[in-house]
Amino acid sequence: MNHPSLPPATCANCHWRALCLPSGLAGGALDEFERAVSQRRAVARHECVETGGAPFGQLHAVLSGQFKLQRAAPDGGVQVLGFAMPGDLLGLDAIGPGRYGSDAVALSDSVICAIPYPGLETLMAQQPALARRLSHLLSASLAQRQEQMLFLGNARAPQRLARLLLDLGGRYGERGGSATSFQLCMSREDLAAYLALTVESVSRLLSMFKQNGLLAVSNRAIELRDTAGLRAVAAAPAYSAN
Amino acid sequence: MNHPSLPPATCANCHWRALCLPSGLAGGALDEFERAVSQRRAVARHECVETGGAPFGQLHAVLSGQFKLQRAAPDGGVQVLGFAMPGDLLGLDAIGPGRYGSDAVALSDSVICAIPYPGLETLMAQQPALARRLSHLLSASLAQRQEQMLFLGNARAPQRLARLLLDLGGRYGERGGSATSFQLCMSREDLAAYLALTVESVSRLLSMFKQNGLLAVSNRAIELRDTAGLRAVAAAPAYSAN
DNA sequence: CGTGAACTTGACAGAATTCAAAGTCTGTGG
DNA sequence: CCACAGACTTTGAATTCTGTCAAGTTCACG
Repeated sequence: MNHPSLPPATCANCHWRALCLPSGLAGGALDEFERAVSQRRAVARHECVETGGAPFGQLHAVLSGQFKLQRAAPDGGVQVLGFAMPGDLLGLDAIGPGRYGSDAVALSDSVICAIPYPGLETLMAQQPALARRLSHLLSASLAQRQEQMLFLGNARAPQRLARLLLDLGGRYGERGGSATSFQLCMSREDLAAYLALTVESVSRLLSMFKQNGLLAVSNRAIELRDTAGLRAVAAAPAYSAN
Repeated sequence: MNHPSLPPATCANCHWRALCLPSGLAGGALDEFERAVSQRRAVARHECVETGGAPFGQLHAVLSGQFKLQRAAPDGGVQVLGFAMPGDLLGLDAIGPGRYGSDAVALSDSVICAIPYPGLETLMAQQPALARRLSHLLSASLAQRQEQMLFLGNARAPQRLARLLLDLGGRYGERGGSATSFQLCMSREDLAAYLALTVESVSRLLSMFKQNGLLAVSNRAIELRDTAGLRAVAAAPAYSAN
């Protein structure tokens, strides 16, 4: 539960600049962005960076670590909307409503960059390029959420899990890790809540995948052994390999 | 299949101004918006206003009529992402990717307002209020899509259908119609594709609702007789009234 | 170590799809 | 105006999938 020490990074030398808001900003504008709106902060595991229902004040960029976005379901359970990794922006869905739509909970000790929104709005009024950038990010998130919605609505359980594993692997790969061998930060319960399945189903499916030689799994360590096979499962209309 | 005649409306006297992009714009700015970016157009039933995969060029505001947003599923079927009614904006998810994410097909003869995006961007650079408005609309759409995703992922079939009917009714009500008695513009197949169910399930559920006195249905005419009961079904963790 | 949480596995029940068939509506052409 | 063909809708029976309940196992932390 220790707070990791803050890195001395600035936007100019941030690994994730290309993914973040000030992408494409010139040197002077970048400095101004950083002075006006960017504040680094360490976050301990299990700590909540944004709270669903709380008034919206700032966006958050993930610099390191991992987060889950969740909220209480009407029936008492918990729904997980997604997982955020370094380079991802949190809170985009709060700008319009004025309140955060979900809790952002750290799955590991992390570092984030807080971006107060009033300052960002002021800056965007002076720098249309920044406003364009935000519009593109918002729109891209919207498109991505639609993908997610369609997939979770239509796919069967094995397809969902296979896709999530491939997605996570791909994101680790993009960030300099291994796309086929990684450590899950989240519990089976979190996986199940994201996939709209039960914990038992997730466990069963992992065992089935393992038995079929698609992957190796030991606790939270995952190794994707047959990504082609997993892609086939993810794309299949049904799954019937026992 | 006739093209309806164009109404002589302008943004200034448009019924849906409050929902649309130029909401809150002052008189002069509103004129400028209208001159620069707004173009009215009639659309016949079954006509496609936006095509998934085609390069993004303009947003579309629905003035009258109704649309479905759909796209081809990998397995050959069709997925319906949502239904658009007067006052709704189409194409918001295309700004970031640069391509439309789905087909927008008219379910009835309709009138739309095309808003070329390059002109809008130019105007937004001069009028930060317009840029803020777009950001809020985008963010609100994102939040709404998340709601939809969670609901479709977690709810059972009867809940989904009940919710859709209440939602459609509510939207008709907001637009001056009856919230409890209306004509569906879409086929059972469209309903099923939206709810991620089969046509048979939709049909069965409608029959069940009818038998339970929750609604009356004759072809595409719907009358919600017991909205409280429907809300109960929509909220219930399970449904067991045979 | 030991205790509690997390995870796995099995048997059963309920839900939704699939397959199959009958019935109804729409609009197109005679 | 009516008849007909094709699309749309409803209903039934059997199958498959996933959740529920229950028990046992492993893991992590004190």
